[in-house]
Amino acid sequence: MTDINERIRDLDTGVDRVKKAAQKGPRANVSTDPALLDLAELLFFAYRDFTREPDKILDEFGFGRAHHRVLHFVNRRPGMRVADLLEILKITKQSLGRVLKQLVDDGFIAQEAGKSDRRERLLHPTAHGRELANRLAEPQLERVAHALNASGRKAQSSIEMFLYQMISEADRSQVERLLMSKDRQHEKREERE
Amino acid sequence: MTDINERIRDLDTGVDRVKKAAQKGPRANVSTDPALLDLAELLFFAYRDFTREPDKILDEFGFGRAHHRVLHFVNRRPGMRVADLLEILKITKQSLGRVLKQLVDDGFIAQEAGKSDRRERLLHPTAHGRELANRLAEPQLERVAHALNASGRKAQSSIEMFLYQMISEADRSQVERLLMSKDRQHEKREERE
DNA sequence: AAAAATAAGTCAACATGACTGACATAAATG
DNA sequence: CATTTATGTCAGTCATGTTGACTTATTTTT
Repeated sequence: MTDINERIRDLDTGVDRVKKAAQKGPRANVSTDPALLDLAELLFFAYRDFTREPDKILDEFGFGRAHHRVLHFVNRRPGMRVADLLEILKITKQSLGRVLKQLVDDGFIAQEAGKSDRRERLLHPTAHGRELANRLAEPQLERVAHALNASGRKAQSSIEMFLYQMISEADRSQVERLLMSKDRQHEKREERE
Repeated sequence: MTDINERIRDLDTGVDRVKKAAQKGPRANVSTDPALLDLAELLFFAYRDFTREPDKILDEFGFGRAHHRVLHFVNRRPGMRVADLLEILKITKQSLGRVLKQLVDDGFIAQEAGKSDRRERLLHPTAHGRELANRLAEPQLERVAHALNASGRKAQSSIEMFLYQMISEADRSQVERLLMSKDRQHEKREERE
């Protein structure tokens, strides 16, 4: 299992590769390469199916995909603020408020005032929340594991790089921080439980 | 530029790789590998941003993401039937009907009765339709091209494989056929225009 | 200490795109 | 002629996104 920091450091090397490629002269017109459109379609299909099993489970609870996203990130990064979630999901306070309220009311997420800044509501998954988050993650992880096996584990870093570079440049560093921060949480978790 | 059939043939080798990996004994529990969750999150972020620029363009026309999907597939595979679209998008006739009607009314898609079966409405993009489809595709292709450059072109087939294997098994052959069929259309296009 | 900024929650109103279930029409097929 | 199929449509519902304005509690700035 590769270390997270190692993997994240690798993501940066992609930038150099892009610069090098750009120096090779004017890039071929993107609309002439049919492989690009194939990839775009594959991404659509991959994502379409990626959300299917969780959606079915969510139905049992009267939840939707929006609840999944909120619960996932709160579970992954306990202690997250509401503002952080808004940044990640890129939705409005209104939209988030609705689903968050339901998750809190139904006992999947607990709020607690920040210690240094008591205006903040730090979000934590409850035991039920963790359980549901894991159940929702399972089919998705199976799917990713399968696809990873099929593409050869050697390709894993390239795939991470590809997906990482698909993120808008302005948001990449935020995601990078997110990937690192949840790992720090992971280490801390042993103490808390 | 790799031949499409060669690339699709490659997709099948992934199956063998999965079988081989399975023989190595009981697979490690997927929930213990943090890299899998990272990939799942990266996929979320990649898709989140993948749809942003097109969404903005669609706004100008009073269209939404659903219109994009319909127009994209009709443009990619002219002559497609309504039933094909339903299969691909996995939505109901009702949902499709609404957006399709708008695209037809606004002159982006034309319908024509099938020759062998006149119940079928074969869907074609109009000149305006092709223009809009290309405009919507452009930022997405740029994004994919960028990400591909960053991950190294050598990794391209692994990335295609990964995304392909993320598709539910039952739908893979359908997608494979789709990827091939639009290419046949591509060859024919020269004659028609 | 007063004023301004910030974090969060809430109100009302609205749009989009999903869903269900039933039904209509035209054409093909047995 | 009866049935099946491909498509379109009606009516109603729900989930999730939007905007803009406003409140409350708390922190920060002046």
